[in-house]
Amino acid sequence: MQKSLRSAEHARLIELLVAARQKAGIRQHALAKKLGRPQSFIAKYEGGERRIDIVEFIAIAQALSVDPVKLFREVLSAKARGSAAKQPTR
Amino acid sequence: MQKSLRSAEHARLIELLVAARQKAGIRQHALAKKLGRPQSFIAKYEGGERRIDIVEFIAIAQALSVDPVKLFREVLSAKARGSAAKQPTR
DNA sequence: CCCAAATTATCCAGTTTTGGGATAATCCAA
DNA sequence: TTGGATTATCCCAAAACTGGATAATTTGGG
Repeated sequence: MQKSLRSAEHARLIELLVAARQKAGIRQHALAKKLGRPQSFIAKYEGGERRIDIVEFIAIAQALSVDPVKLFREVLSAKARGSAAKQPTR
Repeated sequence: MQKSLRSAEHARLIELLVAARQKAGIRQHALAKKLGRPQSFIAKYEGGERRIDIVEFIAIAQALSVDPVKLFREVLSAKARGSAAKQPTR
């Protein structure tokens, strides 16, 4: 099997998710609870040890009270550009 | 371990991806080639035997010449409503 | 209808990833 | 320091992935 985890793009996605959680001022434990998962679940994906599929991504965004589409757009632009996080659409 | 594959939402996501490929008139083999993967890769996820993460979702959408954000929106609305695919925003 | 090419689904077996409770680190304010 | 809060790791069986090979299904002539 080839490892697909921990690609540069995946790393950027993680950055965005962590940033989103922090901006929302929510702890891993609290987010985990909202998602009906153990805290280690959050620690795992934020630590890049676990991938996140579409359905989970949506659930996470909503649990963070963030618009999934907006967050998705950020992932996209992060992918398009070399790296860097959100950019004020300028 | 508990099975996490094959949820109702995941099934809807798949429907959308299959529909997108067919609308694009592309075969599994061709799509696979664009993604640098074997045909079985496509067959697997279209058959619901494999999950798709964010990065892959974007790559697939682009390989199908579909706007990732648009496709993502469809997934979202499909999730919001009971099921059904795209709805003309009416 | 028949056949063959095209397309998609399944098999297999070896590898990688995941789940989640427990526990170990870290952080941080008092 | 101290200890509660927060996050990272461990463990390891179960589950998911891989991709080439092969089987099954579909499609379009003739």
